Amino acid sequence: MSVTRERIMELAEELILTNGYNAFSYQDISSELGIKNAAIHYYFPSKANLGTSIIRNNIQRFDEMVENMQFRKFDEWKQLESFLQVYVKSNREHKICIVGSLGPDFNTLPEASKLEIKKMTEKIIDWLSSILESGREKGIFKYNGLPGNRALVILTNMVASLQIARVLSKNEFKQVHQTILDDLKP
Amino acid sequence: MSVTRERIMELAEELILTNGYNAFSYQDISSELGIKNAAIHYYFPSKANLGTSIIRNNIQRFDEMVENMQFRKFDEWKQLESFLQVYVKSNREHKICIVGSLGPDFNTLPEASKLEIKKMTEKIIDWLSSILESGREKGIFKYNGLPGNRALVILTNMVASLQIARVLSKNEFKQVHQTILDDLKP
DNA sequence: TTTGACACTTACTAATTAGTAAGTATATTT
DNA sequence: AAATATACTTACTAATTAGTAAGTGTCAAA
Repeated sequence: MSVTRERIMELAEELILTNGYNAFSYQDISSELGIKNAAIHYYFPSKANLGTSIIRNNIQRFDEMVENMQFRKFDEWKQLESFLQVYVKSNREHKICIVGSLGPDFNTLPEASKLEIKKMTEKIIDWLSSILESGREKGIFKYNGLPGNRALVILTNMVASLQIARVLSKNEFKQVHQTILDDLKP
Repeated sequence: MSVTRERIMELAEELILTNGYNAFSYQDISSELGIKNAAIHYYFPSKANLGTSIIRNNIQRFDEMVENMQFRKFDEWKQLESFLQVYVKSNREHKICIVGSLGPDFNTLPEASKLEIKKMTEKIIDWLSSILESGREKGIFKYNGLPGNRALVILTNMVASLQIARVLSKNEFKQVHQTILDDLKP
């Protein structure tokens, strides 16, 4: 794989997570990387293509994380903690998450990107629901209601606490993070 | 107050809540309202000015809502329900909320807008914390931990469930809404 | 009857946007 | 040695962006 291609994807993702899809341009990338905008078009013919590639990359990383946790035989509590660590890292880097960035811009996204961000969101909710379900059966988690509802509550906590932490720049993310864990303790 | 001015503000707000701050233009507004873009500049010299005015308007509406609920002597449960109804309405109209729209775009906003959206977010959290606190003291709510943390959890649930409902277009918002209420029942 | 404020339109500009077509240097294969 | 593929650059275009300066019609006050 080309180094330039990877640099473009990495920077474009960072720009999406800090400034949003509609606020970043090919010029932002080309000037930062010291290349011409046509070089970006060489690897990613259109902005739609670049955006969609970035989401697919995120899906792949999520899949790999889940696979790795199963391989290492993490229990449900450890799996949840590892999942939440992804958001902890985002918060540390003053980024929001990809769902929280592209979700608000959803109506303005190209169709292919819409499809992928939809897939990614469903995937996260399905996985989260499943560990919340089996974790409760084993007595690792305690909560009321359906696992799917609890998964939605936790995901929305993560997505929006990154956004609100950006606005208030205080400890909002950490407070929400801790509260999620406290609430689930048996 | 000028009708045209109000129409511009109303439409601009709708565009922010459906497409986002960086995806709407003066042209979108002028063509929809059958006026020229210079007419928008007549009322709002800059996009920064328009955006900031819209946030200030939202703050005012929030203040009026709180005032009205206190005047009508709503108990804490009723106050919370009324507050959540604002988001129920947004969801019905396929909009997200102003915090969830401008939060992700925060880094790209003009300074004055940043300040106002910060104020608005703080105001909501402070108010929510206060009714959660007094409501628990009276036995109306039941939850663990600090009122401020619970306020953050509930606000993040609302903000992001609107966003995720937009992406998945299923019942995510309603599920989260119901779970919030169930969790708080004594 | 004139003055002036109000609510715009006309006509424009400079900057930025994604995107393209054609060219070039370098390395690899035939 | 010639042909081909790779990884770009040069040079451009058409569309869109926020914003401005100067003009115009309407109405109310002086």
